[in-house]
Amino acid sequence: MGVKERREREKSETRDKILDAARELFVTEGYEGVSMRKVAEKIEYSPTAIYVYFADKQELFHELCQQDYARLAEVFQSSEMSTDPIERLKQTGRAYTEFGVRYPNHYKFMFMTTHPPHEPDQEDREVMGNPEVDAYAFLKWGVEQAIDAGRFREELQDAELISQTLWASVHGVIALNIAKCSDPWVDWRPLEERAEMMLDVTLRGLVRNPGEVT
Amino acid sequence: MGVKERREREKSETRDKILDAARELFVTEGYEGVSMRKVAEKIEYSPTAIYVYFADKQELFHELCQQDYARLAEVFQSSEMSTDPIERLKQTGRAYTEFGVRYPNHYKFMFMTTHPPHEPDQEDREVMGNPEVDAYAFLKWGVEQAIDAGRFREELQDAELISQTLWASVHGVIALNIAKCSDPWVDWRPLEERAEMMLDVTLRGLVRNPGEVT
DNA sequence: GGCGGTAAGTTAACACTGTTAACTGAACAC
DNA sequence: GTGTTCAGTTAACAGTGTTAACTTACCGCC
Repeated sequence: MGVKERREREKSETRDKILDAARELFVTEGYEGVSMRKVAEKIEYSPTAIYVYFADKQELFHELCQQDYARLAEVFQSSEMSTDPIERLKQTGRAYTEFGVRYPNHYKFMFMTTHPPHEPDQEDREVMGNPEVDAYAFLKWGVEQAIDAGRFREELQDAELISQTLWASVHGVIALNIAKCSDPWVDWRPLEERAEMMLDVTLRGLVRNPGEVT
Repeated sequence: MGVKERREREKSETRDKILDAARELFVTEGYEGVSMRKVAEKIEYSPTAIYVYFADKQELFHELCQQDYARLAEVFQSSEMSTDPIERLKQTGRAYTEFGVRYPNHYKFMFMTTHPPHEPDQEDREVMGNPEVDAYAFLKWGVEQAIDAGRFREELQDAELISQTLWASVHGVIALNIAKCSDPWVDWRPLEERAEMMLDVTLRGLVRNPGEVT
C-alpha cells in the first residue's frame, strides 16, 4: 500500500520544483518580473500545471514568503549572541540588516508590499510567538530581557511597543536603501554607517544610562 | 499670432486632465490598480492618447510623484514651527507621518517602490537642495540648525548622516504601517504611539543632554 | 485481464495589461 | 485652395493571470 505515499512524495517533489523555480526567478526579477509562464517554462511544465498546486500567484509567493520568514528566524538563531541584552539587540539588528541586503527582493516582498489580509492557518499558529522560528518573537524576547534586566528607562515597560520601534528603525534603513539607494536626490552615506548610526541612536534613546551603549 | 499660445494652453489642459484622472484613480487603487485604459476612460479619450503626453506609464506616475514631493515640502512650510531646533525636528517628523497616513498610495509609490534610475532634469535641479520646495533639504536644514546650536552630541557632525537616520526612523514607522498594519502576526500599537515613541527615542539618542527632549 | 475512477497535466480560451504603427481629420500657414 | 502639422484614433502585438474542458496514465478491484 506504498502507492499513496509515493504519489504524495511525487506531488510534493513537483511542488518543490515549482517553488524552487519561482524562488530562483524571484531573486533576480522580483515579484512583478516573475510570471507563471516563466516559472512553468523553467520546470518544463505547462503554465496551468502550477494551479494544481497553488490557487494563484499570490499563494505561490506567500509560500515562498513563509519559507523566508523561517530563514530569517534561523539567521537569528545561528548567529551567536552576546550575553549583554543591549548588545544582543544590536546584533539582532545587524543580522536583520544583513538579511535585507542579501535578499532585497525577498525583503521587498515580505516587508514592503501590501498583501491581501490572510487568516493564519494551523502552521502559522504554531510558528507565531515562538522565538526559535518567529523572528518578531525573537526580537520581543530580546526586548523583554533588556526590560527585565532594568536596562531601559523605567517608563518604558511595553515590550511590544519597544519591539515595534526597534523593528521600524532598522526597517527604515533597509527599506529606504532598497527603494531609494540609487536616487541621486540624496547624497547617501554607506548603508553600514546608516545602520550602525540607527542602532546606536535608538538604543541610546531607550537605555536608562546612555553611557552604557557601546 | 496667439494660435501657438492657445494650442499650447489646450495641450497643457488635456495633460492636466490626464494627471488629475490618474491621481484620482491612483489614490484609491494604487499604482498596480491603475491602467492606462482606465485613465483614458475617465477622461473619455482613447488609451493611446495618453502616449502623446507621456512616454509611458512610468513617466506619467513619475510626474504625479514630483507633484507629491512638492506637496510634502509645502506641508513642511505651512505648519508653523517651534523656535527650538529639536522640537522643530519632532514637528517635522509628525508632519511627515501625517502625510504618509493621509496619502498611503502616494507614499508607497514615492518611498516604497523601486523606480528605474532617473537623470535629474532641469526642473529637478532647481528644486534639489532648496528647503522651501525640497522636503529632504528642509529636514537637513533643520538638522544643521540643531548641530549649530550645539544640541547634538559633539561627535555627531554629519548633517547628511543624521538626516538620513531621522528620515529612516520615521519612514520605518510609516512604511511598516502601510505594508503590515493589517498583519495579525503582530499586536500593533496605535500608529501615533509608535511615531511618538520613535521621535522621542531617536532624538534622545542624538541629543547632547537627553533630559532636554520633551 | 479488463473496467472504472482518480487526478496530474494538457490545450484553448478569456479578459486583461502596456505599448507601437499606421491612420484620420481638423486646424493652421502660406 | 494647397500642403503641413499634430492631437487623437483604430487595430494590433506580445504579454499577463486564470478558468473550463479535455487527455492520459496510473491504480484498485472484480
